[in-house]
Amino acid sequence: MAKDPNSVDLLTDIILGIFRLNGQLMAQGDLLVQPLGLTSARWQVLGAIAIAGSPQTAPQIAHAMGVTRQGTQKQLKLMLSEGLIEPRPNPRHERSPLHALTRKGRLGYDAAMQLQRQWARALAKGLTQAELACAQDILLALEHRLETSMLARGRTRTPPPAHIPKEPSHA
Amino acid sequence: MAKDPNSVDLLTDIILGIFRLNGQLMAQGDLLVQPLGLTSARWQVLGAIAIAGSPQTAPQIAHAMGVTRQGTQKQLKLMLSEGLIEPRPNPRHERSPLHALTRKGRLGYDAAMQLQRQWARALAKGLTQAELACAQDILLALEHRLETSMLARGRTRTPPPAHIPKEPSHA
DNA sequence: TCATTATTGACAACCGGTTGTCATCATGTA
DNA sequence: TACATGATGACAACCGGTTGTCAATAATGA
Repeated sequence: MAKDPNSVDLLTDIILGIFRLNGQLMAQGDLLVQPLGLTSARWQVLGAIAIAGSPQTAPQIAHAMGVTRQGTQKQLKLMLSEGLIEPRPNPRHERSPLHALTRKGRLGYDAAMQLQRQWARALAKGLTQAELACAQDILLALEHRLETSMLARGRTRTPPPAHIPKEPSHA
Repeated sequence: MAKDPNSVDLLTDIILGIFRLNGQLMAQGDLLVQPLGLTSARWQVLGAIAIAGSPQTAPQIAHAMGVTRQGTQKQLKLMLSEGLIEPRPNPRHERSPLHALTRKGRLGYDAAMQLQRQWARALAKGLTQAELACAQDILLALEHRLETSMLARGRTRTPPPAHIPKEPSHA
């Protein structure tokens, strides 16, 4: 056997690198949108609604974010009290409102994306597309293997809300 | 201007991929060591001590893990009560003991590393060293740029404990 | 139609991390 | 030597996420 033994150590290093990078990226993300009165978590919720293109239920947002329904509900409750989103009556479920962006939420999200773009531009400077593409290939490969792998059996964050998606679901 | 505009989008995708991967890896890590009565966090603490090669103070472990002193202290307290580590008197600081692995802690860590190795072996199967090396290059480059970049100004998790490192600090 | 099952929101508890405060130990210096 | 300053541990509060439970609403099927 002995499929190049070094790959394993390399992969381990990559995984540790991903952990460190995740921490740094989260921290910088929070710093980035802090002047806007946002956090990474709230920014992500705004993004889920904005990208969907129409008001969304909590489970829909949770699924889009890849987190649990309850985690999203916590954020939604806070964001409601901050005026970033507002509930709209849901004709399909009277206890589960559709959450829409308020003007404040929309403006915040747009501003955040603006900042993110220029931040990413600076970060990408000097890296070639080929290099980036190569890295992304590996990341996607890892992601795919992790999903379809022994350990992950049956674990999904929040399953897709089945009936609901009659939505265009693009920007 | 216009340094290949696509790099930015690529990089954004990579960042989102890192977020997703981080989540999946943490989850699988927890599952992996769960049969050993460990969690990812505790495993990481054990690793910090094991790799250092000698008992360490809380701030030293925190620095090695890239987290705050207090976060580490929480884990240490729990791990102490679980018999994974034990405090040893510190000749250089009577209120800040050196934390050593107990037999249980050492065995747990070794078993975890064993599992991790075979898990990583399966995950790496079929990926070439060249591909992995390329991915790692990019990750390291990103990490470096993030550290030495405008946003991160002055933010370190826990600074290196200055005086203390007379340690070999290798396995 | 009616009974059963699946979604959903609210709530509480927990985990692992952060920040902040405070008292104590260590260090350096006037 | 004495004092200011820094490092450290304990503690509490918070953040963002998880799990689990419960009641109420939808969806499904006999």
